[in-house]
Amino acid sequence: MDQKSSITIHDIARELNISASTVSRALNDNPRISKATKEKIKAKALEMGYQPNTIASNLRNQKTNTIGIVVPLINRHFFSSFISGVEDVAFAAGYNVIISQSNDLLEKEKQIVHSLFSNRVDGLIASLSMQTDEFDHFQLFSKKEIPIVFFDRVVPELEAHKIVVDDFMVGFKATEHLIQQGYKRIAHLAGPTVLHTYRDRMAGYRAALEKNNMPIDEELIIYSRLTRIDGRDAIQQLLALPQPPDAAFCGNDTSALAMMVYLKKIGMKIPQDFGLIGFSDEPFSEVVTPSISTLKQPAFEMGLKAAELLIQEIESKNRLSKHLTITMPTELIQRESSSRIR
Amino acid sequence: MDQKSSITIHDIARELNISASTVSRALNDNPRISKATKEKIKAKALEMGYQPNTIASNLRNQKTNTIGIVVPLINRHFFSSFISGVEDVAFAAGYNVIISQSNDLLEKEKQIVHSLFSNRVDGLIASLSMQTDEFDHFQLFSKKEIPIVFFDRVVPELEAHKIVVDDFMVGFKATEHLIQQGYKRIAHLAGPTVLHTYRDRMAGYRAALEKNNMPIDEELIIYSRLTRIDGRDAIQQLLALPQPPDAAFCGNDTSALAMMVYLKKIGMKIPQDFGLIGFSDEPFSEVVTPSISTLKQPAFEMGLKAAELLIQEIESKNRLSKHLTITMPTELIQRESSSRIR
DNA sequence: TTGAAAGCGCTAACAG
DNA sequence: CTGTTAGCGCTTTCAA
Repeated sequence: MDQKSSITIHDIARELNISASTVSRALNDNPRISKATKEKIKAKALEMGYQPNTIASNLRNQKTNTIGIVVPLINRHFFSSFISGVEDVAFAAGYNVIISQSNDLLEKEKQIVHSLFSNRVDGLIASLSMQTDEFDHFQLFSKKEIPIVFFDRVVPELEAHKIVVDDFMVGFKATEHLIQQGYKRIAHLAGPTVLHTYRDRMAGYRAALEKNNMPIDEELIIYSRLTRIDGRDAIQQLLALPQPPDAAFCGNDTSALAMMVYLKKIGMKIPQDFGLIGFSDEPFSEVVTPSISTLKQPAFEMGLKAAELLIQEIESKNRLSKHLTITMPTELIQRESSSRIR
Repeated sequence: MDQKSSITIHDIARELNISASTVSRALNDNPRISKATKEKIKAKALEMGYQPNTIASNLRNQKTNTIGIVVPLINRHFFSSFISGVEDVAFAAGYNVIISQSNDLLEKEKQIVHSLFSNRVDGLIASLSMQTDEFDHFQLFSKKEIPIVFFDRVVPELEAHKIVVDDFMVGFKATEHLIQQGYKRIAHLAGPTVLHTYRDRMAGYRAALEKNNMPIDEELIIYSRLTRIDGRDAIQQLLALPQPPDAAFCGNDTSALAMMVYLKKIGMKIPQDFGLIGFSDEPFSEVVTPSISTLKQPAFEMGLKAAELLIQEIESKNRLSKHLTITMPTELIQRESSSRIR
C-alpha cells in the first residue's frame, strides 16, 4: 500500500483541515504558530511519512544549500583529503556538496562550471585544471556575486578568495634543509612553470642557494610534469652531467620516489651518496625504504578552511569587499632520504 | 552594468515578442519549432547571457539528473577511485553527483540518506557504514522505486543491486598462492566478522588449506580491525606461539605493511623467512621494500559499473524485476613479499 | 508552428 | 495565530 506519489504539505493540510502555509510554517518552526498546532502538524507529517521536497523549497528561496567543487581529479590523495575537509564543514552547516572532476581538461572544466551554475550552487570551490589559461567561465559566478574560493592551483588574475601554501617558502625550506645536511650540488626537478605554484617553488630554491653562497647551475634545473617517468629520466640526465649533483629537491613525492628507485638500482646509497626531498607527503613517502623527506601540505585543513570561508561569504549579507588570500603552513618532515647528519 | 538578477526565458520571449513556451521549446530543440525561430532564439539567448535554471526545470520534470553517493570516507584510495569512476560515467550521461561521507557513523548515514532523498536524487549508490545494522532509511528509496546500487560493504538483506568482489575467492587465491610458494604454516589476519566480506575471505582461507590437506589451526587466525597497530600486535602475538607461522594472509595492505615493518625490524628476511600477502593494492604496496603481494580490487571499474547500472535503471521505464549482483574480478598481484620460489 | 494557461511544491507578503 | 494569494522558472497540455 505504498504511496508512490509523494506526500506534500497540501496533503497534510487537507487531512488536518488547515492551510498549507500553516503546515509549512509549523514544519519550519516559525514562532508565529502555536505550540499545539505545531505538534499536531509534526505528528501528522511523521505519520504520513512526509519528506520535504528540497527542490521546490530551493526554487522558491533562491537558495540551494549546495556548494560545488571542481578539482582536476578526485582520486588523488591531496584532493580527496581536501574534499573530505570541505564535506565535513559543509555537512555540519547543512550544505550539500556537488563534486566534479575536470580531468585536467579545460573544456570539461568549463562545462562543469556552467552546469554547477545552472544548478544554482550557493558557492564554488575550485582548483584549476592544468590546461586552464582563460577564466571567463568563472565570471558567471562573480557577475552574480556568488562567492568562489580557489585553492592549490590559483592565478593572480583571479578576483576571488584563495587558499594556498607559501610555495616560495616550500622551495626555500626544502633546499636549505639539503644544504644544512651537507649536500653541495643540489638539483631541482621543477614542474610546469606556467603554474605559479611551481614558479614560486623554484624561486625559493634559487633564493636558498644564493643566501648560502652556492652557485646556481641551470643544468641542475630540470623541467617536467613530475610523473614517475619524468623522475627517472631526470635523474639519469643529472647523473650524466660532468659534475653531477649530490642531492635533489623534487616538485612532488612521486618524482622523488622515481629517482630513489633508480638510484637504488644502480647501487647508490641514500642519503649518503645522494639526498632527496619531495613535496606533499604522499602516504607512501613514510613507508618506503628509505623513507622520503618531504613537505606536508595540510590538505584536510585547507578543505576545512575553504568551506568555512565560502559559507561565511554565502551567509553574510555584506560580502567582504577585499579578496582574502589565506596561506596555510607547510611542515618539513625530515625522514631518511635526506638525513645525512647524525 | 551587470544584470544581477538572472535572465529567464520570459526575458528572452519579451525581447523577441514571442511566448515563453516557444523559447523553452526552441532551447530544448523541440522539433515542432521552425528552424528559423530556433536560431533566432538561440542567438538571443547567447547574446543575453541566458543560463537555464536547472532547479526550476527539475521541479517541473520531477527529475534532477543527480545521483547521490554515500561512502564511509571519501579520503581513502578505494573509495575515491570508485567515486572517480562513477563521476566519469555520470558526467558523460549528463548527471551530477552529490557525495557524502558517513564517517562510518550510522546516524550520519541516516541523515545523509534522508537529505539525498529530499534533494530528490534520481538514484543512490552506497557503501554501508561500519555501524550500519538497520536499513530502514533505505526504504525511503525502495518504496518510491528509486533505484539503489550498493557496493563493497553490502548485506544480503538488502533488496537492491550490488557490486561486489568474490571475497571467498580472494581468501582462497591468496592462501593458495602462499602454499604454492612453499609456506607451511599460514596465518590469517581477519577483519571484523560481522562484515560478510571478511567472513567470506576467511572461508576462502580455510578452504584453501583444506584443499591442500593442511591443518587449520585456530591459533593462527587473529581477528582485528586491520589497522597498522592491529597488524603489529598480531605479528607479535603470532611469533610468540610455540609453533609460529611462516606466512600470513592479511585482510588489507595496511596491516600487511605493519607486519612487514615489524619483521624487518627484528631482522627477519621477507620473503625467505616469512611470506606476506595483503588485499586491495594500495598505492604504497608497489613501492615499499620489499613490495607487497596483494589482490587488486578494481575500484575505478566498480565505480563505472555501478554508475552504468544505476543510470540504466533510472532511465529504463520497466525496472529490472530481479536485483542484480555483479561480481567483479580480483587480480592477484605477486610481488616480492611472497615470492620465495625462483 | 506558436500561444495561453496551469502547475511542479514550497514560502512569504499581506490581510485578518 | 492562521488563511489567501501569488510566484520562484520551467514545461506541457490543449487550443488555435
